[in-house]
Amino acid sequence: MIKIDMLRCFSTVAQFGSLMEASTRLGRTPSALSMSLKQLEGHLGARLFETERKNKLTPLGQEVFRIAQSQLRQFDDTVTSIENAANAPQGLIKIASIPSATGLALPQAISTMMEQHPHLKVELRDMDSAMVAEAILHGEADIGIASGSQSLNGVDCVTLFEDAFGLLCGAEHPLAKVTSPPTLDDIFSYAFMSNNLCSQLDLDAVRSASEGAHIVVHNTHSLIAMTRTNNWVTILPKSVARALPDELVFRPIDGITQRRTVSLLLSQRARFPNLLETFSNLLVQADWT
Amino acid sequence: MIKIDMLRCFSTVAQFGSLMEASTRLGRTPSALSMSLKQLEGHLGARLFETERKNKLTPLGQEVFRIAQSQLRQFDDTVTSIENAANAPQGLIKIASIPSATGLALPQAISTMMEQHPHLKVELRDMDSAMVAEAILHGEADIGIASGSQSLNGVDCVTLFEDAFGLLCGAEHPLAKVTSPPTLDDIFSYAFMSNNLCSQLDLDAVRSASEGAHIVVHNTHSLIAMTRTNNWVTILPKSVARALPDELVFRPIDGITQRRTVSLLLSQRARFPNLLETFSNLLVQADWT
DNA sequence: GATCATACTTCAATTTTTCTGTAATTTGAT
DNA sequence: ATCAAATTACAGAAAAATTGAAGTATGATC
Repeated sequence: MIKIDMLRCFSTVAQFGSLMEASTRLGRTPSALSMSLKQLEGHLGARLFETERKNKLTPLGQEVFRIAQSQLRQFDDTVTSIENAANAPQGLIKIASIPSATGLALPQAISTMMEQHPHLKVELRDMDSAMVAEAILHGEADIGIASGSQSLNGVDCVTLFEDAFGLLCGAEHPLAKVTSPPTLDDIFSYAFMSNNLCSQLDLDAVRSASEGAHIVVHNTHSLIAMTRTNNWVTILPKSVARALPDELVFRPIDGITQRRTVSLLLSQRARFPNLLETFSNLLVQADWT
Repeated sequence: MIKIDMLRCFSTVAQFGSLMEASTRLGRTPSALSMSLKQLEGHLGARLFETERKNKLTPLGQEVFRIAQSQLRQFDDTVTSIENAANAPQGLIKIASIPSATGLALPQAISTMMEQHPHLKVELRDMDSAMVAEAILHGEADIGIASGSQSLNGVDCVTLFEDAFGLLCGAEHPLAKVTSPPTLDDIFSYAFMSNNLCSQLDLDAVRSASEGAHIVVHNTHSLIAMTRTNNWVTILPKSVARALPDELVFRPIDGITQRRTVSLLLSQRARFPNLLETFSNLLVQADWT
């Protein structure tokens, strides 16, 4: 029978490439770990490590390592969630939000909320819009912030704010120096990085440029690092491009009127409906610009 | 320390509302379960059941039940995946696919593949397009079928087929009886059901009708059941509407030229690249219409 | 509201599993 | 080839889970 502890043991040993290192990390003796590993390999009927020194994984070992890592993260999350739920008899709000909103009015709203309700516990998770919707449907979150306006069963949806798309480029990039706002054609004549957010723009020109892009960057920090080199440019919603370092410039784009709407999703089956209502009012009234 | 077994115990007892029933189901004695529950409640510092008879959960209990259920499903999945990986030293292909492709050439291709490679193991999962992409990126799948053409790091993408959108309605519905193909306006003058797939149509008219729709149906079987009443109609890609019962009709829509492209996604870091290539050739050459 | 059958809890003994510490063996690097 | 470090084996110890029997609460029925 495979147990969480076996996976944790394997995972740690795989990570450090040594029983000893892993054993101090886990607070067990090397022999205990060795036996756990032996048991796991026995159960699977295959080796997980190439050599007896545990510093090289077999292909199967790599596969199991990947699976185990993700299971462990997930399990630890579960435990935290359960413990949060238990330690919050006075109120708990589970928030799921897209990363860009986490950088806006959300922290202020949470802080105000916690002042007013000293016993309130808050659980906050970043994810993309589709996962926010899923999380609320599955009861993993009570309230969510996502882009687009979704109509889901048992979920209320209000628009929070709208967001214009624009160009992100380095301050030394040619597009930063043109006086009038650049057009899409101007932009696509330079090396263009695609990202998850610009695919929300329903324009064929953007879609084909995204597909033709040689680089797709999935996370904002990388995007900023890449842009800083002045070699690439990208298109983003404005709220994502806040608090930029000096070497970066965000500019409107000539001919783009489409905006991204960001909405508040409210579960109708939350455990603390009153708190949720207070909180949602705070969010709706907050300054999101 | 919370363990999987504790969650399984709690979950089963919560499900059956009785220690005895759960105990036979799990093959343990009632007292063992009782002690496990006591330990869990002790760890959380709160009650999970309203009374000592285990047939009523506290609000916290309900929350923990939901979390535990999903964790258990996830954990069992993990175990299966690991065991699959270990039991397939000769070859394993992990497929992630949108449900509509599962009903098309995929079964045939898998069957051909397994004839040619008697030791081959296959893992097949249904999910929506976004999750297919995620699964491949995370190494949970080697090959995927998804709508749209995504460009992802370390993933090859080829178009498999294209799919026209059309109207799905009951055979007795007025729209089934008009001679010429109905327009969008015709359709939206009747009660319209929204679904996840029609949101892939980039048309404002469809978007606003979806948002205004009083019903959103997330799964094809329900969609068919609803349509059969002749009270509602919906818009779908053609391949989803195959093998319809007689009482249903699928019709082209006047003025809709946009098609849904369905693509094959291939991980470049699969464990058995040769098998994957053979399989992907099969899929590309298959008859998808 | 008293009674009864059923279901849950507790307790101590037992079994199973897991962990430790030392000694012996293996391994990879020099 | 040799050595130092790391891993395994083994047996005893500790911890945890399980059991069965006895006690106690519950709610259904009259």
